[in-house]
Amino acid sequence: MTGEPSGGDLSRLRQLNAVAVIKALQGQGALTLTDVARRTGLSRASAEDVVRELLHKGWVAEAGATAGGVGRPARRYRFRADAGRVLGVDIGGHKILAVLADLDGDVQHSVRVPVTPGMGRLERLEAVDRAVAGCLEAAGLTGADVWASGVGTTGLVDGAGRVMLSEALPEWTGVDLAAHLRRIAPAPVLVENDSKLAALAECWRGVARYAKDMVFLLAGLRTGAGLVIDGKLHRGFANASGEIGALPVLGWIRAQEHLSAASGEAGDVFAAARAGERAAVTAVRRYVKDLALGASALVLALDPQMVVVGGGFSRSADVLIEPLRRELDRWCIRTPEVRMSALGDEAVVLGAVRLALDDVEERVLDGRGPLVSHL
Amino acid sequence: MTGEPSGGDLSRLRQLNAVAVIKALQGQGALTLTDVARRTGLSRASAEDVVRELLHKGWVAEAGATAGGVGRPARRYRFRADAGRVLGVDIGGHKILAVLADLDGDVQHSVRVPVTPGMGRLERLEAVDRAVAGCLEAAGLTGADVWASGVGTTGLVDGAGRVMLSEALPEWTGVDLAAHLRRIAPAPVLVENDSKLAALAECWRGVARYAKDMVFLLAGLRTGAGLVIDGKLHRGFANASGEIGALPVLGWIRAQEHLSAASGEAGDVFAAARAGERAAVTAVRRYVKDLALGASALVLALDPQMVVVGGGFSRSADVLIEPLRRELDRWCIRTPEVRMSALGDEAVVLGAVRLALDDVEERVLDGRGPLVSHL
DNA sequence: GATAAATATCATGGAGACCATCATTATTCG
DNA sequence: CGAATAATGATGGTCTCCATGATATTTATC
Repeated sequence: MTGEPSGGDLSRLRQLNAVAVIKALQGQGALTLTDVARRTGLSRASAEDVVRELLHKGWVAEAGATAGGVGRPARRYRFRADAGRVLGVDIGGHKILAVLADLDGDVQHSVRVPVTPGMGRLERLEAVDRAVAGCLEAAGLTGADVWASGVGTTGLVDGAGRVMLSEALPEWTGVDLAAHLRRIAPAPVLVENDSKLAALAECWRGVARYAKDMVFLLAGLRTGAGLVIDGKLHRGFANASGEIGALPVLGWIRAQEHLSAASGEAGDVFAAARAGERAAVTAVRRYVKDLALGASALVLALDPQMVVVGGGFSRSADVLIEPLRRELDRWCIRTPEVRMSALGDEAVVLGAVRLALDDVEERVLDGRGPLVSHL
Repeated sequence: MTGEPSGGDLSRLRQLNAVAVIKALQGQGALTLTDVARRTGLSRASAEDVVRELLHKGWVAEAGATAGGVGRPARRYRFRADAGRVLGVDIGGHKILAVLADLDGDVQHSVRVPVTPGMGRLERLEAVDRAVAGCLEAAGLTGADVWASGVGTTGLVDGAGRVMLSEALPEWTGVDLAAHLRRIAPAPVLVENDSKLAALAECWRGVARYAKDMVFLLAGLRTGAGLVIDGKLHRGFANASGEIGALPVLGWIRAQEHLSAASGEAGDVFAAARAGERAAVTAVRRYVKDLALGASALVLALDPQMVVVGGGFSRSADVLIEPLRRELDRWCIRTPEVRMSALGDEAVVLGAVRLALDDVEERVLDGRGPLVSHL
């Protein structure tokens, strides 16, 4: 039932405690040894021991001592987020966004390359190369300095990092993104669907930070969903979770049609609706009804704590959120909190970073991984 | 993101290894120390140490030595499944089923008390009492010997073990089942929705034994669902997952109506259909169409490895399964394996047992719990 | 039946990791 | 400058695991 708890060696215990110390330091700025001990539950002596080892291995650095208080000032230690770098890439219809982030997940450099939905495979891949190369160059690094890469793209992705099916982008089905990225940066490459990554990002740094179960709705020219269940991204058996749009009665297929029918330019039906224009108001109402139908199916299935709406249309929160909430209320047994994405345009790429960081952390925990740094 | 890995004490390491040894022994009959060492990854010396401790605490007993082979015959040890007992109860419309199981989850005694859907609260609870008392009596035990109880019932259940909403049973909303059961057996009581428990049971001892993501369909006079995600029962934020039936377009509300419309007695439309009777065949076809619609929503949302069909109608697998598979194929991107439940009538109560065992194991792992047995 | 081979158990010692405790050191406060 | 405060550093102890070798018990073979 539950995976093997394994147990094991003494050294495993040390590993566990080392990870606990790192997690305690991460994001907390700098801590004294006493702080570390309290947060990890270790004794002060052991905390010191672990920190010394991490210091030696390059995971931790000394920060300025405490000042002000009475008594001997304590040394402080911080996680060396700059010990390694991960790459995040969002490959969309209109833009390629590549970022280089440190081990805290803070973005150091980012390059955006505009593309068009009609672009072919080679052209698009070439744009990816440029974006990534731009990041590396700005940081004065090479591909070899990257510890892991995360990539987000539209369409279904298989476990090995190939695009299995993409309707939105031409010539995109069958691209082996993992292999392509590995040519630039030889570290492990994780490829994932963009809605799923946006969901991950919202749970990490967005409005769903404290939700364990969350449904992310991608509302834009495409409609999609990403699920976080029990704090983890839910992929499904063949990485095809959240594809509720395939069921016609749930409305996602026809949802956008209401909008494009209302105005030639799909662009600003929302603005028109906001201004009170009759046809636009109707179109938006119908769109929301259809969006809510599929969303209700997800909510009823999973009973999440929160629904987060992202994607291009999330800029029009004022005319979307309240009606959506009302529609959900109509169908759901318990309507979850409904929130607008806080990450906007960068949700996918942040999710890609998180994916890469997860991979790094897993390897650290295993004891393998690129620890034993260049010291 | 990931829950605290905590790390911790030396004694925690021993706990971990003790649990590993117990898991190795459980279900495996009897093992020699060398076997235990190999399975847990511990050294033989340590394995011996752990086993000695478990022996002393009453978790493990010596079994007959090996015979036949060359060399000194090894002692063999087995998990003492009889060291404790858990209770499982299924409270349904037509029957109350109570079982007493050992720590391996093997049922020792079971008592079935017929009830009617129309029965009031007190009468039903009284039937529960009789079923449970019957089990305990047959085993020559008292409520104090029970380490944990699991209870399954229709309707929504809150975290504290109260029924929050039940449409099928009269006067059932608001019953505090946990409190009621605790009066009989003072150990912890876990209460859960019956579809969810059936799902759990199928993943444990049913046809979904090796599936990590699974959707269970309860097909009977009521229609319901239970989800197992990543090997764990998915409850949702307010324990209301799987309630896809609330969405009218997904057909579960009207599904059974087709059947009851076809024959006065809802009972054997399936038999009639099997015999080729025109009206019945149509009714079943419509029923399956509606069932499949809601099921497709779940499958598309989660992309599970397997769909398991249980509930009263699962006896009519021959006229259900194939059409259901075809309908799913029509809507789903990737149609999962579709299987009929192997546990039938006892799925819910087995799930209840599993729930109780999970609780026991958790407490064992924590080191609290009723270990240090009566030795 | 005695001996060899095989295998399990038991005993000893060592290493790693954690903890408690106390002496030492560096500050601030009065 | 001394007292109070709080961190650091050092010592010794305990727990757990592991490797290794001595001892025990059985089967196979001569």
